[in-house]
Amino acid sequence: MSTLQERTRFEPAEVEPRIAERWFASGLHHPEPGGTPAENYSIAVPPPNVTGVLHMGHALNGSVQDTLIRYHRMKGVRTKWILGTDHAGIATQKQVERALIAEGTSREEIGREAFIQRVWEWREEYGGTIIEQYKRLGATCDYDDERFTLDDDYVRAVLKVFVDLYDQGLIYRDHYMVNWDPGSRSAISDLEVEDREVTDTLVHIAYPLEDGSGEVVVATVRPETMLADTAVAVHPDDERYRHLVGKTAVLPLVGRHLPIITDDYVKPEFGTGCLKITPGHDPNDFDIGRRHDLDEVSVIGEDGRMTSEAGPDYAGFTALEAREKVVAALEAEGRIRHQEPYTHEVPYSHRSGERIEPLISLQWFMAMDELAGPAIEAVRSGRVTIHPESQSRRYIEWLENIRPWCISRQLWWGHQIPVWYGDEEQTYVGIDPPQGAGWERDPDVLDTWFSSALWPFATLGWPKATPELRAFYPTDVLVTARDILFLWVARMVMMGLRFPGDIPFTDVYITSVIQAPDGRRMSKSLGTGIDPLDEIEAHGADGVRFGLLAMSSSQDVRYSAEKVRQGQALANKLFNAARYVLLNVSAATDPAPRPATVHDRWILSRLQEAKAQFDANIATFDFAKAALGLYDFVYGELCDWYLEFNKGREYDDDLSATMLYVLRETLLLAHPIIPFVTEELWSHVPGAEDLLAGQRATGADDALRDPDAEARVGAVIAAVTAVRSWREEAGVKPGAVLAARLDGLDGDAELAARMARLDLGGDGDLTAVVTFSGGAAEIRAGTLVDPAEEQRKRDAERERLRNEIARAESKLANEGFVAKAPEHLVAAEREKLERLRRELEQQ
RNA sequence: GGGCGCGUAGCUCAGUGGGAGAGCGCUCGCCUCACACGCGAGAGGUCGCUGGUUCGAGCCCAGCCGCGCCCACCA
Repeated sequence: MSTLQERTRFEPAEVEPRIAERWFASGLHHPEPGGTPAENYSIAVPPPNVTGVLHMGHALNGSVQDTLIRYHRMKGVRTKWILGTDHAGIATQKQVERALIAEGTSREEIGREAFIQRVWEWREEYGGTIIEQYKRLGATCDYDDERFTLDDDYVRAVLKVFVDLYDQGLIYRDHYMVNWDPGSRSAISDLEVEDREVTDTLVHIAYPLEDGSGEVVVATVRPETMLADTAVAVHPDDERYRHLVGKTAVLPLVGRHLPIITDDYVKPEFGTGCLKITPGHDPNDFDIGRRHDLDEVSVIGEDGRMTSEAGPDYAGFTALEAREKVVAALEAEGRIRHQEPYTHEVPYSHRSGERIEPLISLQWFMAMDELAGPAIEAVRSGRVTIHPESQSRRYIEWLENIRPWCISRQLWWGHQIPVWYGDEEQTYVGIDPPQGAGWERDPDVLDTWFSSALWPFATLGWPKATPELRAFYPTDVLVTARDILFLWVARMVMMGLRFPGDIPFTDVYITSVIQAPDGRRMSKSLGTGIDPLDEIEAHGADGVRFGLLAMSSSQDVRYSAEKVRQGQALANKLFNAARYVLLNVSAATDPAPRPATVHDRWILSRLQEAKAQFDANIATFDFAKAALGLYDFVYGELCDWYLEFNKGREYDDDLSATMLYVLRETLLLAHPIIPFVTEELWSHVPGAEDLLAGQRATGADDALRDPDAEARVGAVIAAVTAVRSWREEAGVKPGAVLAARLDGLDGDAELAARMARLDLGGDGDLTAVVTFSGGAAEIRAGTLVDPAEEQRKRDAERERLRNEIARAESKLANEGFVAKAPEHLVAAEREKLERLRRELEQQ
């Protein structure tokens, strides 16, 4: 207690490490499995990449999840926050590759086995960083049960899913057009592609007809792909070209004969209305090619360079170099009809930032239609609820239009595909390697999101029927960002329903994306990033948590340093309020509601309202309201009024018990949002045992609700506020006590008088009448103020009241209002009119 | 091209049919025996624009203007 006496500020930097150590040593974050998922509460953390460092998104995400976790834990529920990290194929592999290059070697040089060994070493060294950073936030994840998507058990789960889906015919291998990322030298999925606007040159090229009767002119932004053309297409209804259909064009530079075909895909109004068809290097042409059974020629290889198929003039050059050479050659032959700049959207790799090269490649795919159906139904039926609701439409629409998922990646770091090829074209698919010699394993690994899709159940031990799986699956809530709704969330629902046979979570809470204060994206490269750890250093973890929650919304928000400072201020305010209470109460008293005054009853009643609101806001995932509501209670009711009401009051046992009770309940209420300061204060509450984080918090107690006390104290507050305002305007010295009479407050007049520095016993000439809702104060301090000025103010007040009365009267004179408005509103208007008339009389 | 969302006080945002709110900033006054990261009191909004529905619109509807995001295969 002596330490409390000296410290007038809450010092997060001093307190947080001490508190965190107690939490994480206590084991309260680790539940023993037991009970049913319906009784228990669990959240699976979105596994951060092992390469990751905590960014603002994690900080928000972690604040939301920890608030939910602490809240439910304090409701007495067995609570587990499943923790782990993701191997993050491409990102991690790139990190290590970069390190190797710095050492003057490369992954190719050291070989696959040694490379993977290096990645594991790297992970050992850096992989735990983000977990430690989560602790700084106060996140009570289950640190005693940490998972990694390449743990042995997890790998077996992944392989089992692959093998099962293969056996069920949903996973297959095919030559198909994929998004080839020359940067990572791997195929990537549609979802990892982003469009960027670029300006290319649209080149019009003339292809002569074989019979010498003329030419067709096609337009392209990628002239180099003409080397792989296998047809020319026009729209079936295009009169201009009807006579060409069925004829044959001759591909310049190459000499290949191209059939002229018709396809609805062709837009007659675009370019010349003739489309060169390159099934090997354009996804649309690929589809058209498959429809018309066209040859698929590949002239660009996986290294982004022209292959031997492109011919000796071009082989070995990059696609861009080949483009220039092709255009030059065509020009030399007089085949270029026209060139113009053309701005359009072009796919880029989200991972490497390089332009996607559509290629036909032999890859593994997963058929999605059969999996999508139940996942759509789960959301439609409400078994899974997405917040905000608007996101469920996006989810459903995406699933309804889902396409096969390319799941193989040409990387080394990841789950290697469990397929072996034998000497004689046999294929073996199984979790364990095949017996005998001559088998070679498919070198590719699975898309990282394949393993992420199993996260909520693979982390709990599936496919084994572990106690953890029985106790905590399905989980309750998934908290994540919008950008991985398809990439991750939808796939978890599909896999959860398919494998453990149940939805992976009942609610999905989509967090805001936090933008830089100027509205730009927060990014390291733009220099707009704000490091949550810096913010924690500066304002404390409580401030950051409060701020992020207070900022959060159903849409994207700008980072608000003010909200963080507001949270810091709240922590400090609570700290000082608690000091005040703890340093004044009699230590021997146990906390209990023992109201002796109307304001005791009032604060107890308001506390119930605060609890009820908090519960409602958590239940609806409205974290901003929960945080700001807490702030309003602590500032606007507890500190501004209740503690002030009690100043000068004797601290008898009743008051001490009530004060301690209100303090204790406030700490319990606030703890999920601002855990550090509340835990620190808890250790000073007499009789408080163990950790606050492990205490049981109860909801609103309606027996302590007191409408009478709320009305009476509401009137006192109105009176005090009105008098203070008058004093300020009248220029009365802040400390001066003025003689006055108070009407309308009955037995509560003394309370109001003290707060407004009025002396009800004194007397003097009437100075002013201050009206407030429910009564009036007659100030009797003689000519304290300029009588003319006072008269002017009274006139102004009368004028205001008359206007208000006129307004109410006209409203009540409106037949439409009286006839059609709800009865209680009409009645309220009548009461208001009466009240205003009384106030006018008193003036 | 389709879809979603936003435009409210100087700034960041609450407010979805009955008299415009918060935090920060600003002004004024206070070191009032918890807190100057404080206390008290203020100033400051034709709620993007135009119509409509309604007794009543910041809130519902339509159109327009401005901004953002998502999805989509026009070479």
